[in-house]
Amino acid sequence: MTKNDLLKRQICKQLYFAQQLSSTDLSEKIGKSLPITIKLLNELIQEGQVKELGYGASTGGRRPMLYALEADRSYILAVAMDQLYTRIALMNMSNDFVWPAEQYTLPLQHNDQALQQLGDHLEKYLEKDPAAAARILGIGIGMPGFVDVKKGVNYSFLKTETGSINAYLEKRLGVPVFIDNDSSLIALAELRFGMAQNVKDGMVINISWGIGLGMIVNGELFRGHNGFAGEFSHIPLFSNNKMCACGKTGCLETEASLLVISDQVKQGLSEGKVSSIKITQTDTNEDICEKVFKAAARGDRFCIGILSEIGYKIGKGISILIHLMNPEVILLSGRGATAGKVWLAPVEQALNEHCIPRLSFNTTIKLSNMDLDAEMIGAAALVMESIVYIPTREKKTWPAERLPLVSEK
Amino acid sequence: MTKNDLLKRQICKQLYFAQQLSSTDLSEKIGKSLPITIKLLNELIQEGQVKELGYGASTGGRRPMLYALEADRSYILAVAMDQLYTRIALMNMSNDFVWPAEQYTLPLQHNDQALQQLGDHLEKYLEKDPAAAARILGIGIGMPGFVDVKKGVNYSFLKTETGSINAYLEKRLGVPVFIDNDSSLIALAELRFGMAQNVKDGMVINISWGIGLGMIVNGELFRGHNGFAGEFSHIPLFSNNKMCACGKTGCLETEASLLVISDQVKQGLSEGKVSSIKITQTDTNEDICEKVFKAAARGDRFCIGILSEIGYKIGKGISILIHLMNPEVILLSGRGATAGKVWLAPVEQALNEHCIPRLSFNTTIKLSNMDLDAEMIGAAALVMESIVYIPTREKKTWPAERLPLVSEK
DNA sequence: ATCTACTTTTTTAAAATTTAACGAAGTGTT
DNA sequence: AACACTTCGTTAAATTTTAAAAAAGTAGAT
Repeated sequence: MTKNDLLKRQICKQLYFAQQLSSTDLSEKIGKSLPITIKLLNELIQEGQVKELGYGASTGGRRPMLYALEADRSYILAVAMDQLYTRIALMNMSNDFVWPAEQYTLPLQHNDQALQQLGDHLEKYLEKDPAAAARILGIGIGMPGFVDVKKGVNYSFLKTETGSINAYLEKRLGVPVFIDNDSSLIALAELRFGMAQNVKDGMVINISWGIGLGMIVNGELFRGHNGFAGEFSHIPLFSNNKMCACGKTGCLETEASLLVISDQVKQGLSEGKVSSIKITQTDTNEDICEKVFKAAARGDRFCIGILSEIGYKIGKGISILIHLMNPEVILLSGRGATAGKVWLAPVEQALNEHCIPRLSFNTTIKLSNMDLDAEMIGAAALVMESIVYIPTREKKTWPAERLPLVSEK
Repeated sequence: MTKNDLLKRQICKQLYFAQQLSSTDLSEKIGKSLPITIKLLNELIQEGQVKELGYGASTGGRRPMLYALEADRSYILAVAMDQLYTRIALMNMSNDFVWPAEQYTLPLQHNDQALQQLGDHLEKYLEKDPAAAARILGIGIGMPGFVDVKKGVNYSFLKTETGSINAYLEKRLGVPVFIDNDSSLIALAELRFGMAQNVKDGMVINISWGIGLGMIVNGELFRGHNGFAGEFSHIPLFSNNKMCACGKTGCLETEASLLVISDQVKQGLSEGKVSSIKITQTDTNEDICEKVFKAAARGDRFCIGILSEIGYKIGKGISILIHLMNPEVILLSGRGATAGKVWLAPVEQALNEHCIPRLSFNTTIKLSNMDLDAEMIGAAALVMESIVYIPTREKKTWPAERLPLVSEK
């Protein structure tokens, strides 16, 4: 791969994240001069990867020509896994779903076949349309657990005999593969396309079956020395003697998570607490949480009470984050954020009690407006972020033929 | 200031931090080609700022010429403040003390005159030798409290009527001034010259009258959105109802700090606990801690017990840091670190109990080998780190004439 | 309404920088 | 001691950047 090809990938990356840019903007973003940038842009247009979008609004002078990616020249396969389900979607350069997302049951716990099954699902998903599959630049996968991004290993799930998850899937599918922790990808989605855009120091809380954390430091995702940074769920915050899945007691997770909500609802209703919601034996934890969120939005006291208590405890954890990181934004995101504004008051209340005012004063708590697709958008973004760095790779037999993002020589 | 002058400052900065470098090393560090680097080096030698050091050892080929700064061409004024005392020292480019450090009594609390008094001391210190003073590149000051580095304001102490601490002192002394939090500067000293050299992700704990924290992220000091990051002392870690100076309860500081050690010693001895140490009415907290450290090193059970208990609590706080930041190194530094290895066992014990093993396994706890000068070395490093970015400034009348680091046009 | 002064974008030509090739200086193995 | 291989430093060719100028607009004043 020549130096110019690398720069072209940089341009494509920038256009992907910004949707549209002028030549001046691009020149600044890739750190090259305008003559070079324009030369490369013209080559990319010749190759059919980039298109001119027409003239943009003037900012007090000559109007700039805007450039954008050809949305359907290249695709990304985005995968979002949780402990039970795996969702797969094919996305284009405009973050649209080319095919609708499909959900498969794929339990990760105590499952030696998980990685193989994931490979099966991916192959089957792509077999539908080899022509489209051939345009895939890479596969991005978000998953729970301790993920070492560099090594391509997950120490909690999807264990591999030898080598990395990436290597296994790349061999089967012939396309570059990138994996990361689910909370990190949600943070990445928020950083690039959501409410954390242009944030330099921010914390994205993933309210889910645990309380995940994706950290934004200096405008980039922060992963720590081994990629394990942001293990928010298991900080020793309470003296409650409640046993956590991790083997310790007092973890934030034992007192705050969607699982705890579900448990408390069952407990409360069985004790005869008054509420507008009803749950049946067949309701999953997912169903119960859905009901609680809706009821809370309607004003159901019982549900609001439960969410408030959980929110306060999350807020206590956040106060630690604020003391240590002094972030400009705390963004509540993930499955639980769909409950909406109910979280804000109890979290702020906890900050008032546990934060030095000067610190909490400089941090704003926000609520994500992304839905459950955040993780998949993050997975796609991971591919586009990472793909710039990968070296030329030997050609694989499957899929039939892959269209390179830039001409490889 | 021309572009070349900026590059020359970069070269000087690199030489300051590395002591000596070959032209190839320098070329890589400043990101410029060898021909340019060598041209600039020759200019710097002409100007008398840099000297050739002779040929270095071969690494399998031709031996490289090594370059170093002329140690006494330029000086830095380093200042380390705590709540009671302020130490000042003039340092050269080899981190040697040109004049011995001097200590002044300068209480910060409830002292409206503090900033003015600091200015008086600095002026008096420099009046001794105007010729040397004229060589000062900048003044670096470490101080406790909430320091906003960018604005040059300390929200806890040294309040200014209008404008910044920097502006006030620069006006009086005619030299660029840089301020930062004391714990940040200790971390900077460890990062550039101490045991955190080349560390990408590390936490430097400043065991002092509170428990400070300087964070190293991506190989640079991390300050957060407003410069307040690392407020370790006041995270809500205990449910102890002990009132903290910050107004809240349960802060780490209420259970662990040198002040707590001093209190516990007094309490224990008055209760008749057996120990080899004796304290008198005139002993300051500083004196008591000194005695405790020495006694613990001798094997005094009482003192070891106190330090162990405090160490365990600091360790509990560190376990939170490890969960969130996944650092490669935790470095115990600051005044309290002089107690030595006594800290290690209780800290490790706390990690065993409060950390997920995979996380603590990847982090090593180290003990600083820097003495109390760390903060001043950090203050000097701050000046050298920052001075590259400052624009040309109008000439000041005092001191007589300042030799610029590179020729300003 | 139109002229003038000031912006910003894009192109072109001059200046500066980088790259690459080569000679110099050393190491280590046969 | 010769040969292969390494790194360092210099010179000349190739590329990139910078700066100047042209092109295309905006906005305010007459």
